[in-house]
Amino acid sequence: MPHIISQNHHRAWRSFLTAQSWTTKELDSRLRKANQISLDVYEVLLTLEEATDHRLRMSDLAETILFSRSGLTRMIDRLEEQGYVRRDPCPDDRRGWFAVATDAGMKVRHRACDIVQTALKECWEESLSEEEAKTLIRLMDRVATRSRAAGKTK
Amino acid sequence: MPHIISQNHHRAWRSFLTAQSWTTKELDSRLRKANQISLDVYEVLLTLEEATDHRLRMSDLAETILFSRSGLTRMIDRLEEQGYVRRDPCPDDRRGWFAVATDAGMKVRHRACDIVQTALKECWEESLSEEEAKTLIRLMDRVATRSRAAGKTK
DNA sequence: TGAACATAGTTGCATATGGAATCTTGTTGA
DNA sequence: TCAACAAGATTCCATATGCAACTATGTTCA
Repeated sequence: MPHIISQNHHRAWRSFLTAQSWTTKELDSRLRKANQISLDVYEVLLTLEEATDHRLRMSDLAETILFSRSGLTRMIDRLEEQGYVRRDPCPDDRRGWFAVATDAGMKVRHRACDIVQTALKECWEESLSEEEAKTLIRLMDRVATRSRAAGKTK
Repeated sequence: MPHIISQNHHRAWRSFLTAQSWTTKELDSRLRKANQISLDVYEVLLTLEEATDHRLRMSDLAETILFSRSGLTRMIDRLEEQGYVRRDPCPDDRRGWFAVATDAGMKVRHRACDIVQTALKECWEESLSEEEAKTLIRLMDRVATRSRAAGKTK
């Protein structure tokens, strides 16, 4: 194996990927069982909830959760049918739409939040001290920023 | 938002997820462009390559890379067609099969490795010191172990 | 031994995905 | 102003996914 990057960095990446896969799988499976919503839906609803007026333009939302735009269109279709999200036209730009989290959407997200937190408690909190969690936030934010930049400049 | 877990742990999880999404997306997109193989295929080939005799039972491989068994069956079908993997029957158990990385498979994986490492260099190495990478390995391995355990006991 | 149960892997089915093409609206520049 | 180009969202299409049902083999225990 050539060594363009350090062994530690490569191993860090792989450990990271493994941790991510297991936690995500566990979270998603619990969510689906208990709440009928997937982790993706949870992310969508959480992202909308945190945005101003609980709304985001379709493309901004797609960008944030890293979904293809066609994928997002259909996911919002489904969420709209279930009543968790609605579409509002954008007043400034007649091409654009806002995806808006409804009260029902936020309610189902809140219920899901318990499941997510319980799972995270088992997988994460019991693995990491407060200090380590803070360290992780710092490192991950740096990596995320760099990765996003790497994608943009290409 | 209720606080079953600490804010730091929750934020750590979300930062982590973002970092993972961006890096993975970037890696996968570069791989596909340059090499015609996806990150999933890369993982399969790397996992086989690291195993004894470059081979693993189908279910063990599925377990390791967290694929459904049906998904793996079809992925191995495709890789077999491309000549990157072959299936060997298991001598001890006539139900079982080994997925075996072929020379062609390992060659294509090695070519892909350059791409992966270059991307990781940009996204990771320039974000993290050696010490931080080592810390990350420690933390992630702990999280992975706990998550796996959490899934098993259910 | 052999009937009941468990396990390895595959296949059928319904669903979800991304990329390219499309439609509509916005912006730019001669 | 209007022709060319860009951008937001959706739809079409080919492909990939997981779950449940299935086939074939292995294991257990009365």
